[in-house]
Amino acid sequence: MEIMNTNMKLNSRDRAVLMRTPFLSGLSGNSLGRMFGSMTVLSLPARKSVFREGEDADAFYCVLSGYVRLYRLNREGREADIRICVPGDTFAECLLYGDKKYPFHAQTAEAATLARFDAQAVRELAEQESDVAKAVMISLSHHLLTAMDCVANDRLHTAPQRVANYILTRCPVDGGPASIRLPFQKSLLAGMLGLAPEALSRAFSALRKTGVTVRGRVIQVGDVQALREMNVHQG
Amino acid sequence: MEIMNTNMKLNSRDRAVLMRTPFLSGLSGNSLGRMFGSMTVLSLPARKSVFREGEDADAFYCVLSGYVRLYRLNREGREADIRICVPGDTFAECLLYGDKKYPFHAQTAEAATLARFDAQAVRELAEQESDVAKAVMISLSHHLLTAMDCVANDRLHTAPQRVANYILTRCPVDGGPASIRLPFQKSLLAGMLGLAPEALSRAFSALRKTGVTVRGRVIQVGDVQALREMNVHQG
DNA sequence: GCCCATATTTGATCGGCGTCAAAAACCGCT
DNA sequence: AGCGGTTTTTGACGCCGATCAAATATGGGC
Repeated sequence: MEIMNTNMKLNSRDRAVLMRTPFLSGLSGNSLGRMFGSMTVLSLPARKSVFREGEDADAFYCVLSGYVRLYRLNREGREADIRICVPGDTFAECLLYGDKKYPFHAQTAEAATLARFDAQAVRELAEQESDVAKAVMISLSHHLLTAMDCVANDRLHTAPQRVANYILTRCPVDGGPASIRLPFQKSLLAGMLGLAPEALSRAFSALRKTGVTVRGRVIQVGDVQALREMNVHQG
Repeated sequence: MEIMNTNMKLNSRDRAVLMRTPFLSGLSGNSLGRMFGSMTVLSLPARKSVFREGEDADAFYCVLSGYVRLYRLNREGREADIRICVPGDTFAECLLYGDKKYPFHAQTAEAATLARFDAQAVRELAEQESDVAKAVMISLSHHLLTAMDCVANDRLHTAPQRVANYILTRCPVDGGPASIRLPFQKSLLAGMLGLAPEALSRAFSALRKTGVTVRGRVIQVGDVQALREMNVHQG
C-alpha cells in the first residue's frame, strides 16, 4: 500500500542527497528557499507507479533514495526501460517546456523517497531567477548527453561490451584488480542496458574469460586495463 | 573543397528557416540582435565534417538547409547515427552547460548551410536574458524527449514498425491513402532509424502487404489507418 | 542455520538484423 | 533518350539476443 507524506520533514541523508543534485547545488539562498516551497516529499513502496504515460504532467521529481524506472510499453505490453534514475537524479524536467503529458511511465524499482516539484512553480521561478534557469539547463544538457550516449551505445555495442562499459564506469580508473558491488538487482541493470535478464547473465559469463567473476551482486575484475582493451579489440 | 562564408548575408529562405526555429522565434528584438551578433553562416559541401568528436566545443549550430548527421564510431570504425538534423534543427546546444568537448561527430549529409553560434557568447546571453534561457530550455527539452523516444523506439520496435512509424509521422493524420516524398536518401533514413540500408529496404518490402509501395523517394500508402493498425496488431 | 519466495542462470530454439556480394534501379547529365 | 556513377534491392549466410521453460542460486526472515 501507498504511503505519501506531503510536507514531511526530510531526514538528513535525503536532505544531503537533495542538496548535492545539480539542480539545487548551484542555487542562491533565495532561489533555494522558493524551490523548497514548491516541493513535497513522498515515500513509495517498491513497484509503485509514480506517474503513467499520458497523464497530465504537473510535476517533476528528484530521487532521494531507491530507484525509479522510466519506461514505455509497446502494443503487446512488453516494456522497455528508457532510464534508471538513481539517488540524486531528477526526472521528467523535460516536461517543463515540453509536452503537457508525461511521455513515459515512471515506477519505483524498490522502496523510494522522492522530492516532487510543482512544474508551474518552477517554470515561473526559472523565468525570474537566472540561477534556476541555469540549473534547469545544466540538468537538461546532462540528460540529453546521457540519452544520446544510450542511443549510440545500443547501436554500436554488443551485450558483453555494454556490460563491460558499465563495469568500467564503476571501477577505479587505474588498471589492476577491482571489486564492485551492484547497487541494485541484475534485472534492473539488464533493463538499463537494453537487455533481457537472460542476456545480461550470458554477457557476464562471456566476460569470465576476460577475468570478470560475479557472485551475487559482487563483481570482481581481475584486470581493469585488460577489460578496457577487450572492448577495443573485439566484441 | 570547403567553402565558408563568415558574416555572409543570409538569403531569404535561410533567414526564414532561422527565424522559425524554437531557438529564435520567441526572442525579443534585443536578444535577437545579440544572438545574430554571435552568429556566423557557413556553407559546406556534402560529406564534410562540421566537427569531430573530442574537439573543443566552442560553438553550436542551426541547420538552414541540407542535412547533418550526428554520429559516433566504435573501435572497429563502424558508425552509428545518433541524430539526423534537418533544416530548422539546432544541434550541440548540450555543450552549453555540458562537456567542454564535442561528444560526437557531425558531418553534412548533403551540401548544407549552417548558422554557427559562439557558445561562450550565448552562455553569457542566457544568463542575462531570460528569453534566451527559455529558448535554450525549450530546445534542450525537445531534444531530450526526441532522444528518449529514440531509445524507446529502438528497444521496442522492429524494423518494419520503425519504418511504419516514420511514415505515419509524415502522413496527414486522417485515414485513407497518402503519398509522401522522402526529403533525403534512403541510406540516411536507415541511419536515422538505427538500421543498415539493406534492413530498411527489406522493411519497405515487408510493408508492401500493408499497402505501402515505394518507387524512388516516393512512398504511397494505401490506407493510413490500416498502417497504424498493423503497428498495433503485429510486428 | 534453515526455509521459502524471488532472482538468476542455463539450455534450447527461433526470429531479426548485420554483413558481403551481385544484380537492379535511380538520377543527373548531356 | 541514353549514359555512367551511385544508390538501392535482393540473395545467402551467420551471429546476436529474445523467449520459454526448467534448474539453481540468493538473501531476508525466523
